[in-house]
Parts: sequence; C-alpha cells; structure tokens
Amino acid sequence: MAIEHAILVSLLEQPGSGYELARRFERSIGYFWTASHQQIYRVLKRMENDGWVDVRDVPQHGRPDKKEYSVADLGRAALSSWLHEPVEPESLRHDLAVKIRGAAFDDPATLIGEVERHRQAHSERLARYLAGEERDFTGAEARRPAAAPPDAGRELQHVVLRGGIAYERMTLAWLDDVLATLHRLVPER
Amino acid sequence: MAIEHAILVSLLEQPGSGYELARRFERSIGYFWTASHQQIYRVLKRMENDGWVDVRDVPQHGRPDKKEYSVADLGRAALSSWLHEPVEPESLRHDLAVKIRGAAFDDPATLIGEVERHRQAHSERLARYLAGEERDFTGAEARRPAAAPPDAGRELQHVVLRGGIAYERMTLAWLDDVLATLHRLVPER
DNA sequence: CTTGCCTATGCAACGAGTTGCATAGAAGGA
DNA sequence: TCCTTCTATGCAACTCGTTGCATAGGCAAG
Repeated sequence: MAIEHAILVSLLEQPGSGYELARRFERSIGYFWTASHQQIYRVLKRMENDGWVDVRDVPQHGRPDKKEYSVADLGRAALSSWLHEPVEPESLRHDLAVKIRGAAFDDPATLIGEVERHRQAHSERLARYLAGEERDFTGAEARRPAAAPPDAGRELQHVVLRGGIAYERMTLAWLDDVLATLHRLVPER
Repeated sequence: MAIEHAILVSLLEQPGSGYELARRFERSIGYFWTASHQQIYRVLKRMENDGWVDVRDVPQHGRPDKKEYSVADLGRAALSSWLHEPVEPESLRHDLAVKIRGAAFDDPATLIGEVERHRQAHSERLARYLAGEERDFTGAEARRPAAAPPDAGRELQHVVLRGGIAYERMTLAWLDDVLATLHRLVPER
C-alpha cells in the first residue's frame, strides 16, 4: 500500500529514472522498504497515468536514454494526505523465527549454520549503515558551520538510519542468544 | 513462501482446527508471522490435497463441528527439507520510516501524534510479551523440578519470545529518539 | 573475439495476501 | 425481543510482489 509513497519520497529527495530508483531501493530507502525494478517500472507507469509524476526524456551518450521522473503537484498532494492518515504499526515476517520453533521437531544442529549465515548478513548490514552514518552525518566532512540552518531532511534521514543501526545491533545480540541456546541443546560430544 | 511451514510448526506443537490456528496467529505465532483466517483455510485445503496434513471431523455440542488438522508424514518431511535449505535474511517493511523521511516535505508536526500512537501500540505489545514470558517461562508456576529433562521445544519458544521482547524494547527506544528529533525540529513556540 | 557485466526499459505469468461478503447456531446483554 | 459476539467454515475479487524472460548498446577482461 505504500510503494508509491516510498517512490514519491525518493523522487522528492532527488529526481531520477526507474533504474536509479531501483538502485536506491537497494541502498538507503531499501534499508526499510524493498522493491524490484520490475515493480518500480510498473508503479511509475501508473503514477504517470495518475499525474503524480512528470517525465522528461534525457538522451545520454554511450548508454541508453533514460526517463527522468519528478514529483508533480498531484503526487505531492497524495503524499501529504498519506502522511496525515494513520498507518498500522508494522508486524514482523520472520522466517528464521518459524525455523527456530520448527527445529524442536527436527535436529536443532542443522540450524546452527543457518543462524550463523544470518548473523554474518546482519553484521555486514550494520557495517554498511555505520559507514553511511560516518560518511553522511557524523564524519568530519559532514560537519557544517555552526551557523548553518538545521536541515530537517538531514535530521530525519539520520534518525531513520539510527533506527536501522539499532535494529541490526538488536538482531545481532538476539542471534547470539539463539546460537547460545542451540549450542546448549546440542552439546557437541 | 512459508505460511505452510508456520502452520506445520503450529500443528506439530498442537493439532487444531483452522479457526484455532487463526487465533494462534493472533497470538504466539503471529508475533512474527501474521495470517488471516481466509488465508489459513485456503492453505489448509491445499496442504490437505498435497497430503501434508490429516483431517478428522470433530462433532461438538452447542457449537459448529470442527475439522481438526494434524501433521502427516509428508508434511513432516516438507518441514524438514525446508529447515535444511537456507532462507534469505528478512528485510524490513517499515511504513513509518517512509513517513518520517517524507515529513521533510510536509509539516513534521503532523507526525508527532502518529509516532506516539505507534509508541503506544509497541508498548502494549511489549507488555503482552512480558506477561507471556512470566506466565510460561520465568514465573514460579512455570518452574519445574531440576531433575526434569530440558525441553528443546520450550527453550526454542522462549528464545523466539526473547527476540520479540528485544525487538519491542529496541523499537520503543527508537520511537523516543524519533519523537525527540521531531520536537527539536518543531519547537512549539 | 567472445563472454559477461552494466545501463536502461519493459511484459507475462504466477503466487501471496487483503478485503468484502456469506452462512449458521448458540449465548448473553439492552 | 433484538442486537451483538463467539464459534466455525468458506468463496470471490482484487491488489501486491516475485520470477522468468526479452531487448539492446557499450565496456572491460580473458
């Protein structure tokens, strides 16, 4: 119900093509909302028909032309009205949790490798988030003169990123808990 | 890709009807995997056709008869093979994060009420989880004689619940961070 | 020179999930 | 008495998201 809105936000932060949006969804925006390029193209077309976005053909040399999308007035209005209506607090879809409870009816040892894999993946995500934070928010380069006006967009992007960091840290701690529990249940004789 | 597996785990823990499963999905299992009754009935029918579950008609007095499902050998095998194959580390779908970044292009003040609502909902979830932990795992009633064999299923259910608790605590702390950030951006003059 | 990757856009088919509606008897409160 | 809630099962329509495939030029490595 909200891919449109994620795209609107991303295009407001920076206009771009479907392809560029797809890459952003692999990075910043995608940290808390994923989308494949097929889906993005389909939704962009619908948004164009609804007058939410404007398109501009951008010829390029050495690579295919692209269509640069930007947010139209109708799109801005749609985003605004969505921001004013309540959304449900999210609920988790956690395959791994199902597997862990399922392990009671199988050999818990088979899960150890899987949990370690997830731990690795989350550890890499955390490293990426922290690098992004250092680069964009807390690094020396990122610091601006004290007189500069506080930038609401920057502040809000940062607090969302802090959420991602907190999530990954919590998940890593939990996965360690899971591993300790599994090792207790499977004493390697 | 895994509602079937969540149902199999739930039925292995305790056989039951579609209606009972739907209620479990509102409680324990549903803490990390949600499903509506319509979906559950549809999937149960498919699982029955595939021979993953057995059905038994249970006549009741004073209320409609029910169909009690239990896991068949094929279902157990399907669960086992799923447990042995890797799943992708989950990625978040967080409407609120999109809204927060979107607030940069609208009035951030409108979000404060929404964030407080989410805070309230997560606070209630945490209270429910903690009550469940006290009741089933750490309470005096729950304690069993030291000589009792360690129950793998119980241990695994508990570590999953600890994950839910950690998630809610982390989310509450983050929402406080978000609220502080929003109040900083909207100094109520 | 061929193989594979990167940019760039898109269709078609399928599967998963949501929303709305329907049925039906029993129990309990206004 | 009527209205709502609870138990219990299910269909139909729709939207959302994934997977597989297709096209096509440029660029770099082997």
